Amino acid sequence: METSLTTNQKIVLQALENSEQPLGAYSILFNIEKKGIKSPQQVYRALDKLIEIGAVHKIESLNSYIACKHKDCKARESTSFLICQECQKVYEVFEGDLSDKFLKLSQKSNFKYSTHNLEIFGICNLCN
Amino acid sequence: METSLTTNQKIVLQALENSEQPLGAYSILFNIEKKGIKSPQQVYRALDKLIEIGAVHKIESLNSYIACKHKDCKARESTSFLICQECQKVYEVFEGDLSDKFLKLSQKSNFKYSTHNLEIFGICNLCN
DNA sequence: ATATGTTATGTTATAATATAACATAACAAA
DNA sequence: TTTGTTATGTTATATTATAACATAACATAT
Repeated sequence: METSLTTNQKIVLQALENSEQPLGAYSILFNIEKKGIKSPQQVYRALDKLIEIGAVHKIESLNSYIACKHKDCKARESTSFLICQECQKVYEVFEGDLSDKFLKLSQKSNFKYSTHNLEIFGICNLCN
Repeated sequence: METSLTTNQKIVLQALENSEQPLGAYSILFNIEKKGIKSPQQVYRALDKLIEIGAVHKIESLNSYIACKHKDCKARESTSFLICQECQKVYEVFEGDLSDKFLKLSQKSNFKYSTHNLEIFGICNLCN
C-alpha cells in the first residue's frame, strides 16, 4: 500500500520528528505557523491521517503525539510506551507478544481482545 | 488512614457509582446540578481527591471517570482496564503481577518502572 | 479541453475538557 | 476568639478537539 503524504501531513510529521518530546496539537501548530499552517483543523487532519497509517501515535495520558521511529509500524491501533517522568521522552515498546499476552489476560474475563494502549511511567536510562 | 469524604466528593462519587459507563466531568456536572453543584471546578476538585484516594479512576483514552468497585483499591496510580467497544462498560483488571511484569519489561530498556496505565479494548462477555 | 468526482485545503466558529485565580465559609486546634 | 487549615463558591480563562461550510487541486472519463 502506497503512502504518499500530502504537504500538510509532511509538515506536521517533520515537526514531530524534530522533537525529542511528544507535542500537543497546538504546540505543533505554533511550530509550523511559519510554514503557512494557520488552524487547528489543518493539524488535526494531518494527525488523523498520520495516525491512521501508523506514522504517528497519540499518547493518551498526555494528549500529545509522537512520530513513530519505525518503518511500516504495525502499531496502528495497539501501542505501548515507556514515558520518562524526568525528561518527558517517550520510547515505544516493541514486544511482539504483548498483544498475545493481553489477549490471554482478556480471555480470563471472557473479554474479546481487540487492541490495547499501554503507558508505562518511570525514569529512562538517560535520567537515572 | 481515614478517608471521610466531603459532601461534594460524596455527590460526585455517587454519580459515578450510579452509572454503568464511565462519565466525563461535564456529564457528571450535568447529573448533579440538581444537588447544587454549579461549576466544573467543584467536580474536578472532587475528582482529584477521589482519584488520589483510589475511589475513582480516570480512563485516559476516554477523558472519563469511573468509580472503583473495590474497597481499599490499590490502584491509586497504576490502573488496568478492559473497555468494551460495544456497550462502553469498563472493567477493572486485577492481576496482581501486572506491575511486576511491566517492571521486568521496563528493565529490558533500562527503564525504571514507576506506574502504568493499561487500556485494553474489545468486546465484553455480555456483548458477544 | 472540459466536465465530473474525489481528495486536500482553507477558514470560521464552536464544542468539550480542564485549570487559574480569587473570595468566602466551615471547622478544628491553640 | 484568634489562627490556621481545608472545603466551597464563583468568575474567568486556558487547552484540546471537532463541526460546518467554502474553495482549490488533481485525476480520469468523455
